[in-house]
Amino acid sequence: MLIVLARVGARVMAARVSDQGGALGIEYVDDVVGFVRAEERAHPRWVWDDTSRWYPELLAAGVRVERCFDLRLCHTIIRFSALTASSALATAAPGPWDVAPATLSADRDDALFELDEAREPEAEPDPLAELTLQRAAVSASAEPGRLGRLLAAESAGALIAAEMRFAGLPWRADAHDAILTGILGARPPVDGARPPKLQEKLDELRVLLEAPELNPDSPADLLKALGNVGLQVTSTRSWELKRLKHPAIPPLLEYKKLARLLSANGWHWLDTWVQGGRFRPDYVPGGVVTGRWATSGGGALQLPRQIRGAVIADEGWKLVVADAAQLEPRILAAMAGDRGMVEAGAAGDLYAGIVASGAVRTREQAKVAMLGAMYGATTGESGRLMPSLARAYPRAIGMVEDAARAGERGEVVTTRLGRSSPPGRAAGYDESASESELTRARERGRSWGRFTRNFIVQGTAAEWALCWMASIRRRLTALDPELWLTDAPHLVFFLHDEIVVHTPAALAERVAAEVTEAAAEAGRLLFGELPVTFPLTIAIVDDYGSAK
DNA sequence: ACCGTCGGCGCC
DNA sequence: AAAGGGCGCCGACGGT
Repeated sequence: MLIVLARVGARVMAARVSDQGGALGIEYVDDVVGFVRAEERAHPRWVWDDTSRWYPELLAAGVRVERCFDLRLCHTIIRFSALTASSALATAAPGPWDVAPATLSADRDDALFELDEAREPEAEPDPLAELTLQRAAVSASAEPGRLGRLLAAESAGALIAAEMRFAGLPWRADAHDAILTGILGARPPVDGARPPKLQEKLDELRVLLEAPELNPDSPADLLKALGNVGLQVTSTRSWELKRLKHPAIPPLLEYKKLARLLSANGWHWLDTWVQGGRFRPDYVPGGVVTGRWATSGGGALQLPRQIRGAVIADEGWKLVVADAAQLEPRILAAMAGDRGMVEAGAAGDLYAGIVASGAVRTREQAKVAMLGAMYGATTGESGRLMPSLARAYPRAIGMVEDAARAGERGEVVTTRLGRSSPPGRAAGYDESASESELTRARERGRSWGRFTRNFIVQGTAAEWALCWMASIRRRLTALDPELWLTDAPHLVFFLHDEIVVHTPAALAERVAAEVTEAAAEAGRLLFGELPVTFPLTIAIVDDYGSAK
C-alpha cells in the first residue's frame, strides 16, 4: 500500500492508494508524527513531495520509515528520461514539480518561501495527481522494471541522505585541532591571522621573490612577482609551477598546500560545521545531472585525506569503510556486455586483467587508457593508447564512443536504469558562420560529446551506488529492527563509490559482510545474472584516516 | 556592504 | 606528470 501525504493549508491530508493504484480513502491528520509511527507498522510506501520537507521532522521525533517515493526527485527523472518521453508528464508544460533540488539546510522555511514566491501561485502541487501521472508514465514505458527500480533507489537515497544528516559523521574536534596544529602550527589568536608555519613559508617566499608585500593568495599579485624574477608562467596552478626551477617554487607550493588546508578545512570550518561531535553536511540527492549526489555546505564530498583522521568512531564503536574498486570501468564493461572486459575484472584487479589480455603493457597504462576512454581524452598517452584498447574491448569502447557521437549530434543518452542526459544544445551555426565561429561550434559539440560519453558511465555508477546503499540500509535495519537508527549500525557517509558505517564494535564483522553482500545485490539489480563482480576494499577501523 | 565571476584545488 | 568527465568552496577582484 501507498500513503500519500500532502499539506493542505495547516493540515495534512493522507490518501491511501493500493499497489494497483486504486484510491482507498482519504483522511485528515493533525498529528503527523503519531500517524506515521502508527501506520509504519504495516510497512506502507510513503509518498510525499520532498523527503527533505517531511523526514527530518519525523526523525527528530524518533520515527523512521522503510520506503518512500520522493515525487520531486522522481518527477525530474521521468521528465527527462528517453524511456518516458511521450508520457503526459514529460510532454506537459513545466509546472510546480519542475524545481531545482532542495537542500536539507537548517533554514527550510526560508528556502521554501523563496521557492513558493518564484512559482506560479495558482499551480498548487497535488501529490496524488502527480503520483498518478508518474505511475502512468512508468507503466507505459519500454522498461517499467528498470525505471521503477531507479525511482525506488532514488527515493531510498533521499531517506538515507536525511538519516545521514540526522546521525551525523562522528567528528572529534580535538583530533582535528591536533592535525591542524601539527601541520600549520598553533591556532592564531585572531581569526584571519596566519598560523606560524604558514607565516614562515610566506616570509621565506617574500625574500626569495624579493617582494616584501606579496600576497600569494592573489593570482595576479603572484604572477607579477614570479615574472619579476624571470619566471614566465601563464597561471599559478600548482602543476604548472612544479615545472619551474627556482628556489622560491618549493616554499610556494608548500604555502599553497597549507593555505588550502587552512581556508577549506581549518579551524573556521571546524567551528562552522562540527557541532556536538558530529559533522552534518546537507546532502542533495539528485543534485548532479548524472544522478550523483551533491552537497551544500561544508564541502562534504571533498574532505581531504589530510583530515580524515578526525573522523573517529565513538567509544566502543567502529567505522566500516568500504569502497567499490574501479567502479566506473566495471560499470562500463557490464553495461556494454563486454565479456572480455568483465572477465578482465573477474580476478579482482581490472587493470591487471587488461594488462594480462595484452592490450597494454603496464597497469598504469591500463588505468590511464580506461580513464581516457570514459572521459574522452584525445591527446597525450591516454589518447595514444585508445586504438589498442578499442581493438581489445570493442564493445565497451564502442559504447562510450557511440555515446559521444550521440551527444555531438545533439541527441540524448540514457543510463542503465533510465536516467537521461539533459537535452543537448543543438550545435548552433549556419552557412554564414565564420571560420572561427565554426571552430567554436565544433568544439562545443565535442565538449558536449565528452559529457554524454561520461554521463552513461558516471550515471550508471551512481545508480549502482544508490542500489548498494539502499541494500545496506535495509540489511542494517534487519539486524535488529527494534533498535533506533543511531543505536544500531547505520550509514554515516557516502562519497560516490564509498560508504562509511558507524557500528558497535561487536557487530563490525557482520556489517562488513552485509556491505559486501549488498554490493553483489546491487550488481544483480542492474545487470541481472551477467557474471560481473563489484569487489570492495573494506576496512574496519577506529578512524577514517586509517582506512587506506 | 553586498553580489557574481574567476582562478585554483579538494574529492570521485 | 597531466588530460579528459562530474562537483563545491575558498579568497580575490571588479562591479554596484
